[in-house]
Amino acid sequence: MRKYEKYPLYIHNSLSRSKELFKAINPPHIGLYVCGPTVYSDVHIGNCRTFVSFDVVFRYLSHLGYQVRYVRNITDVGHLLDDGEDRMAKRAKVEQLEPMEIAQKYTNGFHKVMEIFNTLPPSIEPQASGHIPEQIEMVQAIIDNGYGYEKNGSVYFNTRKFASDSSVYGNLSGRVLDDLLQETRTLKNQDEKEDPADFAIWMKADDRHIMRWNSPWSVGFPGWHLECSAMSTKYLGKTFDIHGGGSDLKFPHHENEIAQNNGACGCSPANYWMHSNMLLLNGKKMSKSDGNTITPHQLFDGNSEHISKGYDPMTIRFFFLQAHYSSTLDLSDTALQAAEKGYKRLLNALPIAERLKDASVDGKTVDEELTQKIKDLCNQCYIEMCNDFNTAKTMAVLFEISSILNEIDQNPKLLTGLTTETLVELGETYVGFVEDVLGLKKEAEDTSKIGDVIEILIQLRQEARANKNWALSDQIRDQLLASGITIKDGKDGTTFSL
RNA sequence: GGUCGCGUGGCCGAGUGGCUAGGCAGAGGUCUGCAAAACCUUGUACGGCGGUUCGAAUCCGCCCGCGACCUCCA
Repeated sequence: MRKYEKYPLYIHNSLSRSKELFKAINPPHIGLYVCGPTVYSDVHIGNCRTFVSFDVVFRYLSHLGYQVRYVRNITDVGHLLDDGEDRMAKRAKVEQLEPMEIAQKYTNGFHKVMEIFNTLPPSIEPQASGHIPEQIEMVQAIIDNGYGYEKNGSVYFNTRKFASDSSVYGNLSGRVLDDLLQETRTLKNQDEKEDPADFAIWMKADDRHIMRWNSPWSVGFPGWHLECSAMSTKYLGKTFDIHGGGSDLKFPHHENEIAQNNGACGCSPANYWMHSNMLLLNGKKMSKSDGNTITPHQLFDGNSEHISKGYDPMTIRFFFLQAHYSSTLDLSDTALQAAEKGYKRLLNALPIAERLKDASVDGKTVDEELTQKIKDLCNQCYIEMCNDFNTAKTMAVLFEISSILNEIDQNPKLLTGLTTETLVELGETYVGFVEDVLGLKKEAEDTSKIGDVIEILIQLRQEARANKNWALSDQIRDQLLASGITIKDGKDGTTFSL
């Protein structure tokens, strides 16, 4: 029996604005599509939160026994600025590089940061520019179905017709078409549209536009929302299980994505839509223009006015997961400091759990109460994660489990009251949720020679202590501390941390 | 202006119509030559005013405050 049969999963579906029992279309397979970044500059820490959130979704679905095809795209074409200039092209001009060099450069940087945050790579990571034929086909299908029209070489989606035919438009974002018309901004080629709510699915390239492809309508490029529609269809089918993305993409991006899929094939792309919420900095939206922003690397090395020191990437991951993905989260120095200690605490119990995984005891008299408590807590981890991926609550349960682990560690007598099975479950659940589901991992141990040197110093200090030479022992400890090396005297000897 | 969401103890942050969230900080303790670290124990709460209810921080209304989206955004 797979775990997902034992633990029903509930997901807050943005489409219905309520929590729904999750039913996979074709279990054990699941199609998961998440809108990836537009690679025109360094990845934003807010993006990182979103991708960490969906990384946990991917990890947990897999943990439950589903076979997940996780598609996360790279948008490298079609995403325009207000003035109609392509984001990639503009950056290429600034950096004096080919647009594809820009895409590659920032894709590489994105991957590096994702790896630092210990997110698993998606199953497929398609690039928009690599799927121009698919997008052209989709435009054609939309035209054939009467939901697209060509004007001067550009093709627009007929939003009003779609809205009146299907009553699908606006369901996700709660928009009413007529309200949209009121506040429509002045955009490029607005006069070509039959209706202000229409949006471009293919755009004719003007002379200075260097990213261009041949199409039946013009030499041009696809509209921004189209790549997700085309690529999700290609790799996950016309209708798949879960579509995710940041809440700021709900409108217009996701709404239009749904419209395009319906327009092309008559069905909506995903059964469940998940939206992760925004990361704030000191209570406010991050914004480059007013300086209220911080990059991942600044967070790591502490090089920012907003923080007092650098933070371990896993501390930041822990910090993200302490909140629910659907809530806004306020990043601040004090919050990170708290997370740092909490994260350490969670990890300190990990070696104990590791040992229990291979434990073998023969409990003469079973401690029913403790056994039940352990079973309940282990079970609770699944219940909380199945409740719309509530990582915050899951971590609270893990902290409770860590207390038991510490208790066992300090009082090995407790082991005699537990069966091997219980201990293994305890160890496997803790390690499984901390490492596999939440994706928290210990930073690589420093195995360099410095470790050996410190061990020698610790030995010398031990000798000094044995001779009650406190002056020398304290000198070793204090000077090591001054270099950032902490000496910890424990019951079973002395350890250190860098 | 329109739409949606939020307001929880010193801080961060879950959550539910009645039952301990959790983490950090604070307090007390264990350990220790002293310390640090680690671990254990522990207090404080639900923006304001009304209403529904046996009972609401949780549901409803109003008010105050904050935020997001409204064709750039994860």
